[in-house]
Amino acid sequence: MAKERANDKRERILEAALRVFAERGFYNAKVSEVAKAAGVADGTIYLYFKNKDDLLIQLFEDRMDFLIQRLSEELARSGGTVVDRIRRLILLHLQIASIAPDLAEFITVELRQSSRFVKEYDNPKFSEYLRVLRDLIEEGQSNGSIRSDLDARLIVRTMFGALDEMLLTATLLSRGRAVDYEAMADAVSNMLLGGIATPAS
Amino acid sequence: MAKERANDKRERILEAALRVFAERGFYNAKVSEVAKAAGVADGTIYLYFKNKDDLLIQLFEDRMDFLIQRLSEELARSGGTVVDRIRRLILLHLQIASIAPDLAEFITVELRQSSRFVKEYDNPKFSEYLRVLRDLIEEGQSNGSIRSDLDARLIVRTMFGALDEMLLTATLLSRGRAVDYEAMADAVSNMLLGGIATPAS
DNA sequence: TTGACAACTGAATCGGCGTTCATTAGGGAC
DNA sequence: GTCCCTAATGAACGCCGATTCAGTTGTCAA
Repeated sequence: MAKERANDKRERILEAALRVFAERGFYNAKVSEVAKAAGVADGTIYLYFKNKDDLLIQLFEDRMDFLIQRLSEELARSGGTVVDRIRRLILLHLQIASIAPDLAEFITVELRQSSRFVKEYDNPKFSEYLRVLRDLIEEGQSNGSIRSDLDARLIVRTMFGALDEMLLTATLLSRGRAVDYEAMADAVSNMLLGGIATPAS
Repeated sequence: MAKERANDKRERILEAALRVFAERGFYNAKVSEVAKAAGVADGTIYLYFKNKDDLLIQLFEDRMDFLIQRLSEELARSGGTVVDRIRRLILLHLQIASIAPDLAEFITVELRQSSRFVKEYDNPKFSEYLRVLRDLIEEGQSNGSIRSDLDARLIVRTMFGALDEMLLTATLLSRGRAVDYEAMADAVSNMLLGGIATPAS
């Protein structure tokens, strides 16, 4: 039971941290706030995490694992052409705002910071997430459905930037009104796949 | 002279703050570090800025003004078609990494944070920067050179996200090696204008 | 020369918060 | 019932850094 309860508590702390960090930002959040939100004593947090930075990193890795898992599974499940799967990936990314708003906020706002200023941490999970997209792009370049005159890494970076910004926008929008993620994903997909210029006549 | 010296000092503090914030991040930077970098006493900073947050905001607005100015002027100067000007805008954005690396780092990393957590600040300068791009897109949609089946705001957001991410990448790259901004801008432009899918046969 | 004023200084203050650790609670073994 | 061990507690500690302000410097006017 010790083990079970322990995992329970660790997860409760992570959940609380996500809520608090999303709400107030990592640097403005107090450890005591996370403790209160998790329903544990301040000191308890230090039984599961080395310090506040460590809490941030473990939270990040844990949640990224979840997202990577979800993305891989859904893409594998859905199948279809490379383009179909790219469209699906875009939808799945934007839907983070819907299935886990706090996570969306956390990722879009804290990601750059955390990878830059929490020392000795070069963010392997983030690379892993990008890798899923990269594999897709390269597959498309191999079979001719994706342009080969563009470097795959450049495509991935550019697309990720676009998706991340749209996720941020979606997160902010979803505070007020219902968002049609399918429509938004379709629009973004059409734009990234087809470009913004009108086809040369 | 009071006025002249004052502006001098204010600008020196802003320059120092930019360097220090870019290097260590806003929350990890100490006011005393900014003071030392500017060659003034700690207290002097409070003669020009209400507090540390205010320093961040004023720095942001000041530098954004510079970027908006630069962008508008260069676009007006260069002329050409809408597509030409979009290509130029993309190059100009990426070149921030070259002409002002600290500024590039500051903007790419701190922008989201600052707009979110420094309360009572909804970031009008950022909107102004986006507006330059938006005007261009709408002009293109009017004259038929840009697709009209996509919402201009969506295009702008998506493009900004892509550019911002590429600017971040360029900034990190430029630490080590020389970067060919023209080539990078061409690639990003080709991708955004033409899309990543191969033209339907 | 002196007085007044503004600009500037930087050591001292003071509040906040991350972290610790002496203490308590719980629960299994015997 | 008693012992023991682990998990948990939360008040107290100590540090750090933003901000203040009493004092200094420099400048101009009279």
